[in-house]
Amino acid sequence: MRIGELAARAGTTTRTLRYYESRGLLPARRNGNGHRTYDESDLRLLRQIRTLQDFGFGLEETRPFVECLRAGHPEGDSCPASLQVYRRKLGELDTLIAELGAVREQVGRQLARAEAARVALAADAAVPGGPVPECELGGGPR
Amino acid sequence: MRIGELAARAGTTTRTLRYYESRGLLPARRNGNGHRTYDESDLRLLRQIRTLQDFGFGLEETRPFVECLRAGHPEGDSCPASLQVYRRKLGELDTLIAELGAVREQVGRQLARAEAARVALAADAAVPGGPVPECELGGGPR
DNA sequence: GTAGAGCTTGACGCGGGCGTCAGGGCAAGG
DNA sequence: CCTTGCCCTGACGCCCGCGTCAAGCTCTAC
Repeated sequence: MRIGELAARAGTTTRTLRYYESRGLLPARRNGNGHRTYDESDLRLLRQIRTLQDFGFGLEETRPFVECLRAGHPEGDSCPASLQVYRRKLGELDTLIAELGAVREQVGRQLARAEAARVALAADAAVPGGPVPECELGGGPR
Repeated sequence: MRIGELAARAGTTTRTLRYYESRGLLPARRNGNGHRTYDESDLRLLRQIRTLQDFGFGLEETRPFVECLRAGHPEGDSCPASLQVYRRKLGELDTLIAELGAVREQVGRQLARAEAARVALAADAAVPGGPVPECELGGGPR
């Protein structure tokens, strides 16, 4: 099959396939015209790459999986190098999720604090003297 | 104070300050030499920007906070526009964390499955006939 | 005078994964 | 013959927050 068909069947683009080839991930045979030719096994490799990409793996991180499949193994993760990538990724994910959780908490606290301050200001304005000049920057107090 | 001192006091670089100025975020006065001149209030703005950057806010997202401070408010998040940014960011963080958690779970399952398969293969190899040829790709089974 | 530190603007590089345009080829169908 | 559709290579663009180099100016100290 030619590049357009493979791209369509994998839900990607010809540009992407040429890019993968340029990175040495998915080399292609050529027919007489110089056109790239692919077969079903290439589709499998490509699907493996795409799945991992969807998981947020970098292209280089998919390489062990691809090479594992190309070596004849039934799954891309049948090889130790692939498992290593899994483990590394798990660690990165855990770290990242923890960091994002901490940031989320911080931002949540800031928001709560700032909202409380605004309420306090409003109460001040309602009680003692004149209303405090409100911030005019975008949005308004709703 | 001049750009180098401000950068040092904020723990950043002169390049970064010039970049912020080019984005209109932190404009600077000039003295006779054409050198940029800053004061303490600029340091406050800069610290606000840096704090938000460390939280993963984009530069544009820090703008409401900076303008809020410049408008004379005591905190960068004293204005509704800033609160909106907080809320939006919280939503983005929640979404992202949830997505990453889902990916983490997927990857974890894949890893468990692949490891189980390898163990099964090893057991097969130990029992019936000859050992199955091991995958030679990097790392080894540890 | 001269060396050095610090300042100026301008412009390119980077990382990742492509999108998109430019310019051209080849085969089939009307 | 000409169009249509698919293919080819090469190269620039994008996003973002700067790093880094180039070439030149100013001010201070010795």
